[in-house]
Amino acid sequence: MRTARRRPIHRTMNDTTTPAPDSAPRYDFAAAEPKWQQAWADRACFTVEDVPTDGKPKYYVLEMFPYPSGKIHMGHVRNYTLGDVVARYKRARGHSVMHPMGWDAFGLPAENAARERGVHPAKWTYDNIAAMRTELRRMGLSLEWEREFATCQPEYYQHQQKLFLDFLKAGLVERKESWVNWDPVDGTVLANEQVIDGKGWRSGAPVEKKQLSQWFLSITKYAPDLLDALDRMDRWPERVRLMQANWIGRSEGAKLAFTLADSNGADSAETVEVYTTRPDTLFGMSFMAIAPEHPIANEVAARDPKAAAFIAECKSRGTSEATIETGEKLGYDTGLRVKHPFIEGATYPVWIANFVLMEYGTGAIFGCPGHDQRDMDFARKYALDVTPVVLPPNTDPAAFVLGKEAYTGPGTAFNSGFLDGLDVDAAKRAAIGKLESLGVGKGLTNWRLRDWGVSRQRYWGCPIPVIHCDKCGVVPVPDDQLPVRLPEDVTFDKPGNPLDHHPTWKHVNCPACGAKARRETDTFDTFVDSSWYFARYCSPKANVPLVKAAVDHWMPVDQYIGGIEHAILHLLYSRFFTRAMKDTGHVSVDEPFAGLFTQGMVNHESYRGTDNRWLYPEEIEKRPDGTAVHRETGEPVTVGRVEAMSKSKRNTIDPGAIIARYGADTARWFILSDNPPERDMEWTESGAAGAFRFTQRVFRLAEALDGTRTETMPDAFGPAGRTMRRATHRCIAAVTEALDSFAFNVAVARLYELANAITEAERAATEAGLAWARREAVEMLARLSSPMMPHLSEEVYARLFPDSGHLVAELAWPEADPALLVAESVTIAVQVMGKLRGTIEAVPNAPADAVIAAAEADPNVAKALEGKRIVKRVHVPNRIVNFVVAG
RNA sequence: GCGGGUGUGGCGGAACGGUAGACGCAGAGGACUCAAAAUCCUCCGCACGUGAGUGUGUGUCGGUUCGAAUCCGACCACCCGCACCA
Repeated sequence: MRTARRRPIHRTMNDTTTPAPDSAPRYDFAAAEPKWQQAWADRACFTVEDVPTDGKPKYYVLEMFPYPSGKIHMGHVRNYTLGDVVARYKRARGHSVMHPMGWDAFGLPAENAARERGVHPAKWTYDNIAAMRTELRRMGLSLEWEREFATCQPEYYQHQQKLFLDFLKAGLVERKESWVNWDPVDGTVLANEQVIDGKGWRSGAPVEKKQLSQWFLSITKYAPDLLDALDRMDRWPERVRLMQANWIGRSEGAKLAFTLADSNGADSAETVEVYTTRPDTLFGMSFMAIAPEHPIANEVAARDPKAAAFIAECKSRGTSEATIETGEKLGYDTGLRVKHPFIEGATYPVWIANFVLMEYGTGAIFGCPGHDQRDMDFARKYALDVTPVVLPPNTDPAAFVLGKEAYTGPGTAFNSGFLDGLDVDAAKRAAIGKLESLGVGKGLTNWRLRDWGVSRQRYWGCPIPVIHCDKCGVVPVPDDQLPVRLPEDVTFDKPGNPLDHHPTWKHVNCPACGAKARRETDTFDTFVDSSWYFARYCSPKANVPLVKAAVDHWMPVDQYIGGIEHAILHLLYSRFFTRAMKDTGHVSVDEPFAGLFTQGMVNHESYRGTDNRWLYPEEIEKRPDGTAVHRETGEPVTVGRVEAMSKSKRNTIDPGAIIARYGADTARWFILSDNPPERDMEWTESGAAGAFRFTQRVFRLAEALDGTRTETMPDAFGPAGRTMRRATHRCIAAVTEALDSFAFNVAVARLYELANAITEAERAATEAGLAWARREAVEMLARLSSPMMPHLSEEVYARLFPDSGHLVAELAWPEADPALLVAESVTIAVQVMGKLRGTIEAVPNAPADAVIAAAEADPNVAKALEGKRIVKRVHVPNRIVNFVVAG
């Protein structure tokens, strides 16, 4: 258990307050920022214990940990600034705040660097981490670096291997064959997003569909709970919950078996299973369609070359964009026929169809063109029967004809035997009942969610801790042999997985029988690494995956912050993993993230030169008329769209350069002030410069107090002092409210208002107590802005209270004096028929009679009322008077 | 196609059903300065008016209400997600 050691605050005021030359800024952020970062570290302001005993309510703030690409980008700055505001604010509000940081350090870019530049993935990764850690430290984030880890460290991934083995024991892991995207040149499986136009994103080779034995985590076992729990996650964005619900994809229907008729029309032994959500439309069936990968399709292909050719064509067209965009439906009649479950003697053709997916349902459907658009398209193309069986409300059955549009709305069954007259829902139930009594089918809830394939044929990932033995099959690596470490001496000179090529690594003896055996050479999908890191932070040094007392104290994460791009995979995998960890006794919670906030992107204008090449923002110069020229050549520059910062468009801003020029506080302040954090923001030079001006202005407001020091609060204040104090305390209340609701841009606006009010007070004539009121205002300006601009806040506070002995980071959040939140007088709007005709001043909560009388007396109001009869007088206390008139 | 979201000045945006445009950016004018920078002050939705003020205005059209950016209905535009899911 670590304890926080307290050391004195460094006081080096003279370093930063030496008058600079007139033209230079007087607040020297370059000196102040490292100084305060050191002070926070020295006094361990952000350190908490794994199992705290301080009795404070816990608050776990987490931003999605970064991939160590080597440099932070503005998206990181936004993400970590948002998290830091929450962390610092909650800390000040009396919470014990855990705010850790680490690295999502396994992944393909490290291997690419190894192939392209010959640098070892580990070196590349650790160098990048060192560089990014330095940059993050410069931001002044209230992070507890003591908890830092990288997922590529054996100290981390050994516990992941242990968790996997526990899952294996608990029956949450399966090894099964599955279809994968195979890159024949790189010799590896590709994720769907790595397949572009049917070709491998690196090799450019056409991707093949291949069946491979892979490890799967049984996320589908939790599908109902993962779906149901979404309803209770009221601190998650609605759209993320919707996206997950769609992804999980629950549907209700029936599974039923069709009997194949042999060539004589008699029953054969074979059946074909079908899943449908519309069992009520069975009487409208006109064909059956099966996926090209369906076993029956294979059987047909074995004896029918044309069928084989058709299937081959489907597979090659596969996911190609042309097929998806045109949506053209293609089919091949196998000559087989199936019998209808309800209609004696009726049989239907079996087609192989490109629009039927093997991955969904059973890979076979019954076609009802009347009430399914895809089936309709197919039927019209191949001239198959169309029989309507659902009659829309208030429609004459004789007049109801279907053209090219299927009818999918509500109605009553007709042409449907025993279902006739029932509405759609009742007909579904009746049809399912009948299928069940006939023993050919049953009601079934189907899920779109698939089990999670975690095998990757790559080096730079966590080894899957199993051994393949010819005699014993798959044998888990015993606990005492963990971790299964990655070998360091690997080469990347040939395609495929370096672990597989390694001369010795995979050759081991079977832990069960001692015979020669092989290590699993696949590594985990990196989404596994990020599916439990948030729990590991609770006890990052423990020699077991998770220390129960620590995770039970800190989990769930109270506020998780990151990009919307992880709305489905990372967040869903983490929700699953947490449930699996609970079922294997590692944690006590189901849900890892109680609150989720998804931030918007950081955008920037893009620029093109005369030769149409993209230009970096620092290569161009803006002119007053809004046009731009090349800084060196003077040639005109086309100002393009404002869009997501990307290297290819060169519209990136380097956070390091911004911090060097303006300081971290300026970067943080601008990023918070621009707009609400969930929306995309635009980084602008003028906005950043504006934020910088404000940091200087705050410092000047504090400087201007020099020589006005008074220790005790005066008994009475003059009018300017009272105005100042009310502004201060209104600001406390408003900023508090804004921070509570993630309205950081509003909090910033309220602080600008306070600064403006202080400037006004500076101009007021000297009066008793005004100096004290100004000091109070500047103090609050500093303290209220501390979550956003922590360094400047400390600097100003230290200037005001050189002997306080504590840091703003250690102070409790200010409280507004309720007495000062009540205005001395209120402005009441006066309307006539809802139109504003004037305003009157009144004491708060003045009696209605007096207010209405004063309103009527207002000259402009009187003019508007002239010659009219007042029908009604509406009075909303302290807000508005409205006269309703006639005539 | 299905689902979701968003429309407010030149721009980002603010606004418990109660004075629309807080605050910032950009712009205009002024003070200080030999000058510039920095800083400070004033103005800044649109139209008419010297002005007081009047009219108009939150995507469009309606509705509810004493009063609508806000609530309801229809439509338009844009953005995002998913997509042959049976």
